[in-house]
Amino acid sequence: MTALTEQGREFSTLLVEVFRVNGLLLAAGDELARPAGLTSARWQVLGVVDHGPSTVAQVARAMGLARQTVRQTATSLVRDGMLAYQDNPGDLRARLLVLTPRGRSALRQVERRQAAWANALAARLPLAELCAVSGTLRDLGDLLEGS
Amino acid sequence: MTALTEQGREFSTLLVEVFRVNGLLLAAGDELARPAGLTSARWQVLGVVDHGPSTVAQVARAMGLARQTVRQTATSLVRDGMLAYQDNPGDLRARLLVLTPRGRSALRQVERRQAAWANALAARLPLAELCAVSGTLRDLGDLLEGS
DNA sequence: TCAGCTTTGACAGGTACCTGTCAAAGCTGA
DNA sequence: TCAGCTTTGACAGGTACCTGTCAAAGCTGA
Repeated sequence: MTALTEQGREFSTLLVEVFRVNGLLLAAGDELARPAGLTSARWQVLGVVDHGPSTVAQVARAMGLARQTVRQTATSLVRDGMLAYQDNPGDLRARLLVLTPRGRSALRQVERRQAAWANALAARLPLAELCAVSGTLRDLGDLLEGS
Repeated sequence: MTALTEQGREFSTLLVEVFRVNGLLLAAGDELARPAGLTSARWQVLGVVDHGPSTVAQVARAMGLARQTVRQTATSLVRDGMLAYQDNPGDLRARLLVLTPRGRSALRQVERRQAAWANALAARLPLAELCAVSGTLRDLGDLLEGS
């Protein structure tokens, strides 16, 4: 029987907290996005396209998701009039996604709400702790990616 | 225009890291579970039932998931012979889930692999940092739950 | 006792992710 | 030039989560 070391036990505690906080953050994101008719996933896609017209594949790479996942979200955003397709002179296969006025306005609305929410929450945690946690999580992420 | 404060920006960095690490941990969990014919979700359910025969609703409460989500996973585990239903004398509606020998052996196999993996990873991060991160994430989780 | 609330499993249907396969477009090197 | 590899969108189908609705079982208080 392989048992957990003390470090291993503390690590397991950390796992549970990451899962919990992740779930709560996703719920908070959906909450912030809902009044604008968005979800976290839809909001993220609009955010990437806001940096400039992009193909589905480009957005997927920017977000670290599968091409097909973004395609699904983009299709629903086009259906709802928040994104539009535009011919891509550089590649006949891959049309460009562009924000419509409606998409841009929804995105701005969520961004305002998100900034106010982040500022309020962040003010209740010591800055030094925030930095320390980000750093350690980045190290952990790098370890996990390396393995 | 609501802008991000310095704290708000650092907090946003933290969000991104939590999402990244969460994704990597889920992938690692599926990896650990796959040789035993499990996924992260199936493994978690077996783990709860290992504490004693439970109804679907009890498992869902223990895991913090919707009843229907666990029902779906449990159905597939029963189909695969890892869990079995047993009549519940205490409540005619809700049969008890119990581990089959096959389910127990799959669970033990994943637990061994998981312990070795957690020990190895944890050994590469300072114990003090692990504790600090767990603590801050717990505070953040509590803040998010409170709002 | 028993009416009214709660809990439960079952069913239906939705979102956000994934992989695999295909044909067409684009690219690259001999 | 053009054969062969890569990239792309489209399609199909899978997993893990969710909510809403229903009927039956269980519980509780007057």
